[in-house]
Amino acid sequence: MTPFSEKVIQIIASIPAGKVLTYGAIATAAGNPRAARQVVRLLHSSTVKYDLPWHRVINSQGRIALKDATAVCEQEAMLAAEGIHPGPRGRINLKQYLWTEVLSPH
DNA sequence: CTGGTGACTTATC
DNA sequence: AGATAAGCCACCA
Repeated sequence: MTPFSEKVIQIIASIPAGKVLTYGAIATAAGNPRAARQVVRLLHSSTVKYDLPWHRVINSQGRIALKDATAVCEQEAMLAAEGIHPGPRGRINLKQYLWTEVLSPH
């Protein structure tokens, strides 16, 4: 377990319901702006072990990064259940839903 | 060790 | 807005 991993896990675990975070944002907050892919890997791994809100993590486009339409639909449903309503084509308004508390040190 | 791959990102066109 | 390309980094065969 590297410090980066712990931070990523901690950040993801602290995302409040109704908010989302992008892979890049998490990577940056964890100290590695280039580690978006590692965030993905960690998230995928840790989701199985821990109980992380993986559905609140999306890509920089404000879009669900999954490829399987079925899984995307499921994630959309989970987000909707938390008050996040994507646009007509599945686009999420980052300006409104992006969680900035952890990105901007208060 | 080498090469392929990915729930990514940014830059161009 | 959608498609392509290149960059980046850890993990696995």
